[in-house]
Amino acid sequence: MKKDIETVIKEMLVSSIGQISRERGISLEGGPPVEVERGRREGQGDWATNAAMQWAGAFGERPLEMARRIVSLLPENPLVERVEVAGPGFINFFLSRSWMSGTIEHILELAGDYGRSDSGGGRRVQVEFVSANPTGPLHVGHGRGAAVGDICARILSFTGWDVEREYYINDAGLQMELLGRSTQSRYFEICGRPGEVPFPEDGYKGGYIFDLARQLLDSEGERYLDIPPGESLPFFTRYANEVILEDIRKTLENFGVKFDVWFSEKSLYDGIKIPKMLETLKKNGFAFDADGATWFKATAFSDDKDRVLIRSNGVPTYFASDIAYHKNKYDRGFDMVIDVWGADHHGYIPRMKAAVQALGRKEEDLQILLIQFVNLHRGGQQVSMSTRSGEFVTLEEVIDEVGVNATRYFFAMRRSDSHLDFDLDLAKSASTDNPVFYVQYAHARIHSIFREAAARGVAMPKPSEVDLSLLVEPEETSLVKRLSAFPGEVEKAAADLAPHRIVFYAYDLAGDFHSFYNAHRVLGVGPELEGARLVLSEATRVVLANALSLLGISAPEKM
RNA sequence: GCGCUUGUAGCUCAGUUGGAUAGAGCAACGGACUUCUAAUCCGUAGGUCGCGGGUUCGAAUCCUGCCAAGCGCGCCA
Repeated sequence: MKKDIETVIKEMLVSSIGQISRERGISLEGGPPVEVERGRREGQGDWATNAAMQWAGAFGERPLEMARRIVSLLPENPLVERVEVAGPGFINFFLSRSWMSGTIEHILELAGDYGRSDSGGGRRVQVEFVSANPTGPLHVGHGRGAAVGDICARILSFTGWDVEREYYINDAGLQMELLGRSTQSRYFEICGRPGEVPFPEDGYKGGYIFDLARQLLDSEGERYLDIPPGESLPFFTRYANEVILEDIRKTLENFGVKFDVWFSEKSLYDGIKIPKMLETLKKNGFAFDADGATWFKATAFSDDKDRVLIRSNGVPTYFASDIAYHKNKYDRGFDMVIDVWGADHHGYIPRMKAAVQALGRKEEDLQILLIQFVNLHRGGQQVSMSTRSGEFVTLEEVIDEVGVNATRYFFAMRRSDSHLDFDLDLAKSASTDNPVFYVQYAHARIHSIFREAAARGVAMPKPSEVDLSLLVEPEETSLVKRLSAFPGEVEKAAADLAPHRIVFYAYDLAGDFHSFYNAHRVLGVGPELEGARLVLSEATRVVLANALSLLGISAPEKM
């Protein structure tokens, strides 16, 4: 297909409206743009436009008259079967069989690249996500961020962006020390000398700290008992940090998420990055000294308070290192930076956006995606979790229980900024109700048809060898229309950073195929129709596989 | 107190750069397997789009005031 149908219809409209404007001597300058959208329901066409209503005013016409006039001047096009005026002045376009055939051929020609675009234009984008403190295993909330971040990265890459995935390791500061002291305390406890190193008040109480201490005891023996705790603390901190981070890395890889860069917060405190950042802010006029501290003039932008960068005791705040981190991101040449955060950090957005602007970037160069909380359900009951007490369900446990595919699907199935109820029983059930299986099953069913065809000695025909105009049943046309919508859905998902759109699309497409499958047979309906339906099935399989691949979910041939 | 987010069918949610009769799934009810996987399909029923005003030819969508839920308002990270 040379030009997508949306463009074709727009050009027809522009041609028609242009002719009217020449007749009337009215300029088109500054008028509303001509937009077309997919018909929403049966009888309202495959595509529709409200252009007549938009333009009626400029031409001093009533919308309905305007619509009729536009239609009468539309150029002929073989892809468009007929055009109707409806409602208050909508113009509905009904597409022809030759458009349907062209769509199927186009899909099979592009195969794995169908839906791919170059709208990103090769611009560089960084997606930073998960970035959990290496103080314990990932829990389900991190899992949702991991799934959403990774799928966004896949979608952006598919739409022509040059994507890098990054994990920011918060390995500096108080939390790490707390982790070290917690581990150290448990070590002494296990060695039969409890209380010698008191457990810190806000320490990490999870059982995994005991595991760490036990591993240490196995590999190092009791020799740290004889070293003053203050001296051995850095060892405990480093050990716990490394082991936990490695555990996180493995979990994520197991989940299908691979990072290009693991960025250490510690590396920001090299004595130069923060001063350089301050220099930049001062040069731009957004940093000042007051009350013995150094401040960021966040109120110059849309934040409601100025923020401290360097405390009066000379220690930089977390915010200062975060600005230095973001400056570093832009210095690395990214055109756009996406931060995936837990929704509880939303109050931090104004100051971060302000900082980015103070560094001389545009506000939209930083996109922040908020991930709302996840509620786990089992047996109709909510699973209670509390990070503080160490009672939480880890991502690893969920993956073990329901599998990678269902876990990714469930995490991505809702808009990321809305609360998510994750039903563990449903996610692992191999039943009607489980949407993951529903989608995968459609893919497997198609393969099943192909297996049966092969057994009967029927080969998959080339699209050019079959008469696709035989596909006239309503279930067939619905299916083709859905297939044709895929590239547009991908674009929208990329523009809105909205993975759930792909989930919904895949589900709807699977539904269209199941309906088709139940209403009609593919094999044994005569060689001509059989060939056409095999080709349609293959096109469906391709698009299902592409959608699932964007979600990082497998497309099984058999279930 | 201020701010951010959310509020759509009994439940879980789509749909919001303003468009035509507001859509799915689950749950409920009634149907469809001697034929390519019934992990499926078809049908019925289910709604003051939180409430009230406003803008518009047209509002779930935009503005405004309330109500409710969650979260955030440190020289913490």
